[in-house]
Amino acid sequence: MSSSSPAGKKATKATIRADNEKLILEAAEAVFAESGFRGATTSQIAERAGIPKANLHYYFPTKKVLYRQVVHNIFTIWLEAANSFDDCDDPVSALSSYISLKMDISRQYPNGSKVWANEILHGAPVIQDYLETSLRDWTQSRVIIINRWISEGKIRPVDPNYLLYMIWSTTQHYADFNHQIETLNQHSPLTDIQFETAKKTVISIILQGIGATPNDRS
Amino acid sequence: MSSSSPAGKKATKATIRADNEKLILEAAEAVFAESGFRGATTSQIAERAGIPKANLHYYFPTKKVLYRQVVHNIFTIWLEAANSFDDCDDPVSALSSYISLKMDISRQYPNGSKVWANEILHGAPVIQDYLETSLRDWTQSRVIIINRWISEGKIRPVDPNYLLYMIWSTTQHYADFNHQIETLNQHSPLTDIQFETAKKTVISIILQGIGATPNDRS
DNA sequence: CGTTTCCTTGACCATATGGTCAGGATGAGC
DNA sequence: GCTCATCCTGACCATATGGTCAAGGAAACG
Repeated sequence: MSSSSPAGKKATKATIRADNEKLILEAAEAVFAESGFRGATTSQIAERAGIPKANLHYYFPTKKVLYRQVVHNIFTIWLEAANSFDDCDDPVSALSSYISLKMDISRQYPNGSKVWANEILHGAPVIQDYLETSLRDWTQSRVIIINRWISEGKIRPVDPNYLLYMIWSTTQHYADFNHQIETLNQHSPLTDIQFETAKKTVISIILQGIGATPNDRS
Repeated sequence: MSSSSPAGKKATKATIRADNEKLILEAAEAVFAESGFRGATTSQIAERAGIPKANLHYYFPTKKVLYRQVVHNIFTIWLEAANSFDDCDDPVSALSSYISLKMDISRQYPNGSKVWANEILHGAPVIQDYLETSLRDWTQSRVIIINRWISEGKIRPVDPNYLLYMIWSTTQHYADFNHQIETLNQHSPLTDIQFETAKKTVISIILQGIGATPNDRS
């Protein structure tokens, strides 16, 4: 059955567990993204993972535990990417690479972003703690950076929070509202070229919008 | 019981129906926003509307019919507001008022925006036709307007689609991700002043971002 | 009033779903 | 190859939920 590892890896106890958990988590991410927490059924997830429902419950005792794990994985990816913010002390490079990376993540992990959006939409019943700790900490530290840029005259004065919200919403839109974008794009996904154009458009509007273009007033 | 009209209106057949449908629709909008289509239960909606479940099903035979009605109402509000786009042929005024109005709607009807977001997130199973007709038509006509502004040199060249997505996502973020914003704002809703600041920030970044500030390069 | 039409609702049903369990299969260790 | 720990799964259960129904009110109307 599908529990055997697909490639040439032999089925040892260790790999069995790792493989199956991965299978289930991937299926769960897709199904949760498509149907939300309550909309998703454990049978659906199991079927998509190619295992019986009872086996799913062997690895993840409850639907909620599985969901939390999915959200956790997403949040990890998301936070790691956010570190590109710090790689550079110049607002143009820092924001460009941050926005670019967030757009790429939206494209590569649309399900993750959707699960996150769904969770916030419904009041974050499962991940409130993440909002209050990791997200808040991250946000506060970046607000400080942005404020420094302002006091150094590198960008014009804008409230950092609303700038961040703008970046988050715009970039994640390409994952969360992917279906709407595709529909408006003749029912086909954005091509690589279109996506690059979108990325450039977003970056240029935001950078120029905060007065951070390379040809500054300096 | 609560079916009697709250004010002094007497309970005639006509008002009974109107009142109850309104009660149910309001409750449904809130519950659908909070839990999504599948997450919402008709009992929940009925309870919130203050009527027995069987009575709800007397007015709306199925959950799906009720949901479609809710989405339809939202879409109507949303499209009407979009007309502010045309009130003016100057990009600065047109975009300012459009963004401002969309922000206000996000604040006044957060549930509507959430239901919409939820629906798109899950692939628009119920409202695909809206996307393909009304939304597409509206978008295409505004793309033409924006392109005209570009050819007239009123704004710098940006792809109109991605500009529109940016406006939609940024403004609706204040409804859809309201919970996250509140959490990051010391668990309290944005004050009127904060909201005005957010609005101004968004408008100024976008307008300056597309080179449409009043003090143009003219 | 009488009756007709519309409204209200407690009780009920079929189905779907999250989760359990007992017993069988399979790799690990010797 | 024997034993043990882990893995697998069909069958099962309790509960929740969308939706129905029949019988009882209340307004419309003459």
